[in-house]
Amino acid sequence: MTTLFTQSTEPCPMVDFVNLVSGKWAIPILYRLIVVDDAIRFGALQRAVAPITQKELTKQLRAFESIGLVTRAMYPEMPPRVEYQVTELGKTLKPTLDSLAQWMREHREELSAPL
Amino acid sequence: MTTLFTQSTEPCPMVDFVNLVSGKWAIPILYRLIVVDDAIRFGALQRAVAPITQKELTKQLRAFESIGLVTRAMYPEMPPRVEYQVTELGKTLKPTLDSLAQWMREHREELSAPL
DNA sequence: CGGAATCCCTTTGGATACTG
DNA sequence: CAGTATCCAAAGGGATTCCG
Repeated sequence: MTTLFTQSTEPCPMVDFVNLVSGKWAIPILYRLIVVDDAIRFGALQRAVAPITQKELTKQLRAFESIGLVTRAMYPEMPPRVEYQVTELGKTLKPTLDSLAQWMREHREELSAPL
Repeated sequence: MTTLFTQSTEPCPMVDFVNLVSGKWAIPILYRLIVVDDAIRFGALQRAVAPITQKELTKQLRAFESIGLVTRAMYPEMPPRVEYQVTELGKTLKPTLDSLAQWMREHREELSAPL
């Protein structure tokens, strides 16, 4: 028998996930980095996830960096070069996101209207 | 060789997906309906996805209904009873969302700060 | 080149009150 | 019970400008 003070419910994984990767471009960016599976320059990434703005791309990358999903490498050259790369932790999301992408491709037609 | 007019890039599945199930509560609601795998009353669903507001729950359910992921059944009784249930199409998302939930549970600790 | 900063409009979503 | 309607604050996010 549980008491009033027993916390039997774990935090909802889905709520946590949404809080983790929120924002219109979060998943597209992360998945792109995962698929590329190599260091990629800021500019190249922006073109790959077009038409994202610099501001949004920067914000999301900072967020991913702060939780350990992405690394950032700055090369103090002229002109400056900055490369981003998914971490090993980030790569563990690959099967899940592959599945998501595949689902979307398979059911795009089937879904009523919106797309 | 592609020309300037050849559209070789398919629409990004991830962008489509995010547009499809956007919003703070979308995935938690849908996953709950999938896990329950049965008709569930509005009130019960709200309690299950607490602390969501009536307004948000209604909005999301309408959205899911409109794209064919969820069905709505109204019973004109007193008091009114309305039941929601995931469709067969919605159920096809189960493996993917299971994977997502599992990933979150496995890596909750590992992720820096935010949670 | 890769931002940071600013401006500003749009969207989201919480709280509350009301209704059939 | 299951909404709908309203109000309002906060967040999202695009466009633009400036900078090392």
